[in-house]
Amino acid sequence: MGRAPCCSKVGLHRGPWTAKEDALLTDFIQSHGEGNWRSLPKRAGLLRCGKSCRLRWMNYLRPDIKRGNINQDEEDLIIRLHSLLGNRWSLIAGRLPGRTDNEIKNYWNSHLIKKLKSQGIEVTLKARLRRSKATQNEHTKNKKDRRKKKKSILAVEEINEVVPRTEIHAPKPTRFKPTIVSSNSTNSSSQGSDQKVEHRTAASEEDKDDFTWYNFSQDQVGMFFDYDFSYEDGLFENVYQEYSQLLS
DNA sequence: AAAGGGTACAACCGCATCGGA
DNA sequence: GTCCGATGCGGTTGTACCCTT
Repeated sequence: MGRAPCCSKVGLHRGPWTAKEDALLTDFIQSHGEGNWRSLPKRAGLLRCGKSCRLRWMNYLRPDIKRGNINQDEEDLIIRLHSLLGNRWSLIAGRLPGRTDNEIKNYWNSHLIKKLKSQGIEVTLKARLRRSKATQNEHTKNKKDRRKKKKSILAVEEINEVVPRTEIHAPKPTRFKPTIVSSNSTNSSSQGSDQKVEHRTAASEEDKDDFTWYNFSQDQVGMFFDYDFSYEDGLFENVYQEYSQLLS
C-alpha cells in the first residue's frame, strides 16, 4: 500500500496473519480479555501494532463470528438497513449476529452493488453521519453535567448497593432526552418483553408537548435506540417507520 | 499451459470520537 | 476548556485465487 504507516512500525510484522500469531492473540485474549490494544501485542509476544491485533480479533478470531455465506434473509436485511442508514457498516453489522462490519462492507461492495445495479436499482451512498458543530458543542457543554451526574450516581449506588434496573439501550443523546416510562407504573424494572414502554423524544420536560411520542415494546426499544442519530438529521421518522416494518 | 483480467476479502490507513487528566 | 491517548469506523489497497481467452 502506498500510504505511509500510521505509526512507527519499525520491526513490526504486516500483512497476512500466520496461524502462530492467531494462536498467540487468541490465547492472550482468552486469558486476559479484550482491551488495552496498544500494549497487548507486547504482552502477548506479538510483533504487530495494536490496531492490527484489534482488527484481527474483531474481524476474524472472535469466537462468535459466523462463518459461511451470507444467506438470503441476511442479504435482504443488509439492503434494507443500508437504504436506511447508508454506509454505517457497524450499525448494520450490529443487526446481523456473528457478522462483522468489514464482512458486510466487503459483501456490499463486491456483491450487492452489482446485483442491485443489474436489477436497475439505483444505489445511492449516504454520507457518513457526522455530528454537526451544534451537537459537538452540546457534547462539550454536557460533559460537566455528565461528570456531576456520574459522581452522584456512584454515590447513590454506594448507598443502595446493587439496584435492579431495566437495561434500555438509549441513543447517544444529541437532541433527544429519552425517558422510558413503564406502562405498569408500579415497577420500572419489570421483565416481560411484551410490555409497552413510552419513549419520550422531548428535549426537556418543558417542551415535551412539541414532540411526538412513540410506543415500543421493550425489545424494540433495545434494538431501535442503539442508533446514533440526531433529530435534526431528520432521520427519526424514517427510522421509526422502517423499523416498524422490519419488526412487524 | 500460460497470460491477463476480474473478484473476494483480509488488512491497512487516516480521521472522528470519546473519556480522562 | 484544552489536550492527549485509546478506540472505533469507513474508505481504500494488496494480493491470492478463480475464470476466461
